[in-house]
Amino acid sequence: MKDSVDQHVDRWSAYWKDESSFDPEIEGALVRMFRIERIQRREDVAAFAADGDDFTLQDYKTLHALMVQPWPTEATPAQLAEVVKVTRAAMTSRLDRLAAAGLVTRETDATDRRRVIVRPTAEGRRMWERYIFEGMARDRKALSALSREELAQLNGLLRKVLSSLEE
Amino acid sequence: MKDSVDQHVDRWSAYWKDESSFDPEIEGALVRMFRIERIQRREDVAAFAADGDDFTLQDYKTLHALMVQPWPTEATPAQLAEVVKVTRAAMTSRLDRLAAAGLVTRETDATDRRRVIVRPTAEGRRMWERYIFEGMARDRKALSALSREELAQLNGLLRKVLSSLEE
DNA sequence: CCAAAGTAGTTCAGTGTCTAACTATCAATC
DNA sequence: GATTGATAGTTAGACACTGAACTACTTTGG
Repeated sequence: MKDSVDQHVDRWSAYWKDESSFDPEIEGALVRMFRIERIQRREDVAAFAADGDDFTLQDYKTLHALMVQPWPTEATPAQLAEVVKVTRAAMTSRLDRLAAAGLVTRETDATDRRRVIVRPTAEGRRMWERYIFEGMARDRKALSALSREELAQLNGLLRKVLSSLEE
Repeated sequence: MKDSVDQHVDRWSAYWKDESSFDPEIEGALVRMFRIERIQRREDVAAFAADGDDFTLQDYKTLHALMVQPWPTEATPAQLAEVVKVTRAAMTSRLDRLAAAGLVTRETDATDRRRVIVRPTAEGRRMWERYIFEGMARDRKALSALSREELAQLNGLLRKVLSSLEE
């Protein structure tokens, strides 16, 4: 079995045949992860764009970061920014839209009036639930080529890589 | 051995304990790939930002797409856009900068005057060579936690996933 | 208890991308 | 051989992000 990265790597292996720095397995693994991610992301974006509402993947991810919070489901903008890895400035504008759409509320903390507490509205919770199952279905489909055993193996390898990077 | 995704997945497994749609191995694998990619990309961006020149990761990727072309090293904007997966509009502005920096030339094709042929200058080639080895070193470091055998295994699994997605 | 330093959130200017419109050129058909 | 329709590249307007400045508030230390 071959994929598009095999061609890419073959060409480069020939090009760098006298160059020990180039490692086909390294290049291959990283490029494959990159392409899998990109395909997946495009499908996610498309799934949100398809529905006529103005609800985007970013909106979903922001809302998701909020729903992820332990009980009671609430967080400050800074915490949400940290979770989704954007700047606080970006989070401000994301929350503007979510609040305008009536999906979250912003309330200044009584004990520390610099802080803002963000909470999902009932409609926000509904919106999140509406999309999370579709997302899980897309994820399952993306990896459907692997058996249970292969999936476990893949996770083992990726865990090894990620934990070394996270030190 | 544990990584940050294990915590994430454990929490969600508990949350969705009665929900068969959630699969920890699926979620784990995709989130891990995503995080590895993100860490890697940040390091790449940082590596280019560190050098005082105005040469960015995008500039590099555009130049790389050009250098990838078979002999004679040249391409149209549309071809480059296809390779790096951005719109032609985005490629226009990328090439504007590269041309302004003297790294590529733009020449209209004599036989079809709608077309533009992009070629690297001598300085463009130098610039590309200067950075490609550093990039390969970063890649190698990113996956240094894996043995040769594990690396081959990882590629096998990723190839399976990607080739199913590319059908 | 007041000045200085720190912190949370927002606003602002700059950058890069996208979609959609536009210009120029080529190809096809009657 | 003129019109109609495709194609290559660019330009224009909108949007989301970043880093840095700014505002409002709290904490710390003399």
